[in-house]
Amino acid sequence: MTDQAGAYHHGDLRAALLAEAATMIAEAGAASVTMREIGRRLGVSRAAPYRHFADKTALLVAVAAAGFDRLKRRLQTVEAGAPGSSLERLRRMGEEYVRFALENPAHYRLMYGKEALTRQDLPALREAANAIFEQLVEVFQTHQRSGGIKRQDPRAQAYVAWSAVHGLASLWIEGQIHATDDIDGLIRQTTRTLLEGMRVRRRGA
Amino acid sequence: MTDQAGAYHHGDLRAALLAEAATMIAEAGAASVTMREIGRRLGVSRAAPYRHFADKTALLVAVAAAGFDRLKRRLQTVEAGAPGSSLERLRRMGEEYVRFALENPAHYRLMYGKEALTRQDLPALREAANAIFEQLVEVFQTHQRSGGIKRQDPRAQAYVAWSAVHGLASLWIEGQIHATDDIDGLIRQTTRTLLEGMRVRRRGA
DNA sequence: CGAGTCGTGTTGACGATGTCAACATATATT
DNA sequence: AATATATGTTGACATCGTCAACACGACTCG
Repeated sequence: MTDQAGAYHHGDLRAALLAEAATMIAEAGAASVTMREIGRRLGVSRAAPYRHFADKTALLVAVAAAGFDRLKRRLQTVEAGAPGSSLERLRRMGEEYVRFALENPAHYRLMYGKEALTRQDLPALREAANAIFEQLVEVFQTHQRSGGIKRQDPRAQAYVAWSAVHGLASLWIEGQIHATDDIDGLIRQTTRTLLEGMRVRRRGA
Repeated sequence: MTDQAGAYHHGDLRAALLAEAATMIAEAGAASVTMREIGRRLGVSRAAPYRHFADKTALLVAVAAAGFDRLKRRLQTVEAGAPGSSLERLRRMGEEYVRFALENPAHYRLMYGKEALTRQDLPALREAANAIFEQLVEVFQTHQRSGGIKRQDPRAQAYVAWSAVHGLASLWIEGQIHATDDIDGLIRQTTRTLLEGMRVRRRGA
């Protein structure tokens, strides 16, 4: 074995495969990732990747999982360090989620589009996505206690919020939201409407 | 030309292709649709479909467009004929949207997953989706006038609502919402939170 | 230091797929 | 009846994912 995991002939081909696949996805979508082409680009043969990933799906799943990790860290940063009130920070988490998706459309699509990944060992992916969800649940629990948010099942609240931001990101990525529209304003209005619908009120219906 | 469009050797192969493709999608997902397999099932050769559709993408686009038509009619039915107050009808439209998606998961995924359909002449699809959107915009305009809904840009409101229901459907279809959860309750809570966030209020912040 | 073992990469091959060109035939048109 | 057009078929090609067989480098153990 090697101390630096996987550095034989090529020099950490596994990492190179992950990086190159991510590049190809960003450039031309997940459908453009081909075992043969990725080999060509890295100067190895077509079968070389099979020494590091069981099949193409496994490679794509690993790339997608890395995307979830990046997204998770990004949300944590907002939660921890952004300025503004507590509820405002929650709202900004939603904004940041959508921004991540808009900045990495093809990667985001891969993360959620199980169609591209023929059903297989996707528990790893589901778990990666779930980690983000659990984090969101905790945030809602916190805000229920601090009084800004209605005391409902926080898991349900988290699903509702997740749905809204994921849906907005998804529709935009698929080109369903016309470019003439103000996407930043739309992100803002989405997160605001959500919060408005979940906030505790003193009076009125 | 024929009076009954396309009824030569086979007897309306075009319609048969659309129907069989839809069946295959429901059975095993869009990835299972193959020009050769669909030919086998219909008893024609592998190249026969090319007389009716330019390529595989064109066939899938047509199937997806048919899905949008079905969805649109279903929503119109709710809007026109459901019982309950005006705002309650709006909420039920959202519920019905999600239900359609849950009943036809693979088809719904095809309708929005442009990844499966290599970028090409998808204006037809976008337009089909847009027809539903425009319908939704009108509903919001109506409810703004009748007083239940905040007077904001109705297009933005429609996008927010669409995002929420599409996101919920999408997450469920991709298996991100745990089966132990009460999906019907979640649909309800999603539509309620949305409406709550958009409704006009007399007092309170 | 030498032999063997295992990790890593290569080439050859197979079946499946989308699609085109060339050909065949049925239907419509005149 | 003759011709044109719509429809369907077969052959072929490039590409793809993947496996088996082989080759080589690096580490281990004597």
